[in-house]
Amino acid sequence: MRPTVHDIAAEAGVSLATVDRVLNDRPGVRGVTKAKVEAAIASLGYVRDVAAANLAKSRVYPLVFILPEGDNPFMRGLEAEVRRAGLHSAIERTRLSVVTVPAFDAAALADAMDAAIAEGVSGIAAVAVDALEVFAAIDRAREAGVPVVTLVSDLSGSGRDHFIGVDNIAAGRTAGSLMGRFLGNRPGRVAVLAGSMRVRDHGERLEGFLAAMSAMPNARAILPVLEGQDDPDLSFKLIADCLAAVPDLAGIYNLGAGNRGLLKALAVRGTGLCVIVHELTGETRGALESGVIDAVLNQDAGHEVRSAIRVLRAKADGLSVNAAQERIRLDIFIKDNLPPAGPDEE
Amino acid sequence: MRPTVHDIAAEAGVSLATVDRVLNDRPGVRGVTKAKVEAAIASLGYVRDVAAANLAKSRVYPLVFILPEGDNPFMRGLEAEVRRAGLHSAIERTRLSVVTVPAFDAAALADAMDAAIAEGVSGIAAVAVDALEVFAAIDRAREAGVPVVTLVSDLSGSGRDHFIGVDNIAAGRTAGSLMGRFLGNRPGRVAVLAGSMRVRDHGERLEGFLAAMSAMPNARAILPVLEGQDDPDLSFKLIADCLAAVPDLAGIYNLGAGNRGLLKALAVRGTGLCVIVHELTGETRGALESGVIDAVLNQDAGHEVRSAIRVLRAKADGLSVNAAQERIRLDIFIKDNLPPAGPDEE
DNA sequence: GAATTTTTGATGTACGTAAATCAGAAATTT
DNA sequence: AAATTTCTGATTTACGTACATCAAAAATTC
Repeated sequence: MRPTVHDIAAEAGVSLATVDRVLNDRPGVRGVTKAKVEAAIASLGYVRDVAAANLAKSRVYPLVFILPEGDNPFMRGLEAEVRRAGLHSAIERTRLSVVTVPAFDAAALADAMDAAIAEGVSGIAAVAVDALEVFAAIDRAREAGVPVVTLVSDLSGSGRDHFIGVDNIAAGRTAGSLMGRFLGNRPGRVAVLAGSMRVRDHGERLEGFLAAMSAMPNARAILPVLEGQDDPDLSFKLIADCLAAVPDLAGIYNLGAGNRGLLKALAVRGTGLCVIVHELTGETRGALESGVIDAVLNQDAGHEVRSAIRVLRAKADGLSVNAAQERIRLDIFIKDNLPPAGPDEE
Repeated sequence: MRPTVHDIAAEAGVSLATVDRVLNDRPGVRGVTKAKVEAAIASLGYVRDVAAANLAKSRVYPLVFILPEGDNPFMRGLEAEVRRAGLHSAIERTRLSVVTVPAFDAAALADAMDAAIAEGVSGIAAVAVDALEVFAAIDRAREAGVPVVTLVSDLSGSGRDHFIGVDNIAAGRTAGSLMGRFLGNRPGRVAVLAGSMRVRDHGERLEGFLAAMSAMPNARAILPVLEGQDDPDLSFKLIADCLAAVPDLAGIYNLGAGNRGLLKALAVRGTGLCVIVHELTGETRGALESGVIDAVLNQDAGHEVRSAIRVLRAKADGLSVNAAQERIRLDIFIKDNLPPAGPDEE
């Protein structure tokens, strides 16, 4: 049987009320008495029964997800996963909400965070934009005792409690390595399509990709990065132009969104190319199955959302997180290991 | 605010005691009254507060993991993960235990399951052996109301409640596809090392591998399967002989355990080969980093254990499981996306 | 040493559910 | 219609913790 507060009181030779004061950091306990109680807690190995405590407090955890607006399929998938998790959230005493802000807009993100803090949420999960306003907002959250996790794109160096997403340098490296191996000794140059270098994840992926490509036994020229702003139309134009201008194009790596434009351009001309993209959606799944795309690198939105919830709750309760469980893995999908289509793929 | 039993009682116009009788299937409620209560439950959307219920029942969930004995690193890793999960299990009112039985021994497995049922456990997770005794034992568990999940190797067609592990046909297909792409137009034959065809997972992997290899554009001869019984010494001998006898060997796929023997044989002679194996351990990680192995297919033992616990608890409570969350993914590791070494790799 | 402040104990209620008891009401049988 | 059986209601205790109140004890100050 697990020890309870009663056992601690008996062990420490104090009353239940005193144990309660120590446990919940209430005033009016002498140093020596506090030490006695803490010794009893340690010696008995007491751990607070969070379920019972939450019951007594009738506590709920309001959590906010702040996501970029727009038709980025991955972000919309993330939003869908939050809503799906919300269906079961009552059971876990969690109340989830989603706030969307213009993409790449640091001020809007900071405002949304401040609003959440003012509302008294128990935790914030946000796709971070790399800007000073955001750093400052995170600091304000921290001062208010509101845990913050960054989603998908990290902001290491800030006061965020945790990052939930893949190692984007490794993701880029993986793409480069696969591209090199799949191309083998075939000749030709390689194009890279990105969204914007103003989010860290894109920069990191590029860095990893270039490193892996240059480490390959047979060197291969890489064209200047195309910035498609995660916009399908712009991406289409950039890729179409590239296909026309570069007759010896051997491969394309899209490290951002805008797959729709890329696929549209490839539908016109585009066989024999090695194509590697990010994020498994209905479209990329189809292209993988039909052989237009060779590999899809993916981060599971459902896992990320559930991980964010677990981490924020743990932080809100002052508990530790299981790092191994919360590591978000980079999925490599080829035609042969596609999972059954889930509801989150549009 | 979520509705409580009191709200149902008021809505249905009955007493708390009657609501309790309906909710917990206790006798002494007329059909009409029961229907009234159930209507109230449905209309209010009542969901039992499991935390409060467990508190009231002071319920614990004793769960048993039945794993094969021996020095199979993956199985030992699984055991380690169960023990690790056990450290935190008190918090979740779960009590975990591990029972080991001789590998591939159906009778021993069935006996262990019967013992667990007799002890009154809340759930059983077992690495299934494909035999009639095991089918029968699963049926007995089902009759006793004890949920059973199969781990790693499935037993579809039996009464097991859930399978926790990867799609092994897809795993084999993935290995075949990667092998074909990595080899490109390089000539040479390919060897396959297996443990035993008496466990379903090995058979399924082989099936997928052969299918993917034969679907490749350039056909490639595959040598007869070597059965190493998951034994390092036997595996070493088989591979060493093969290396000596087949001068044009281009690739090796080890779909079972016994990686230690394979690596030992490769250390003697073995560069330029494409090697794909299963299960990330300290050894396979090192071989991946040094370039001896090209890819490692993995199933995360920690995820499997946590998934088994979640599923068994849900089944014990008669709740539904989130299929998307419980799908175990096949990880593809190449040198570039290796995760930081965890404590579960020996 | 008296007055004051600080610390501690004793006790009760609450959270939402489980489970038991016993009395009373309704239905069924005779 | 009486006797019996089957339902239903009212009430209580419990689970482990949170939180509040008030009295009593101990420590501090003057």
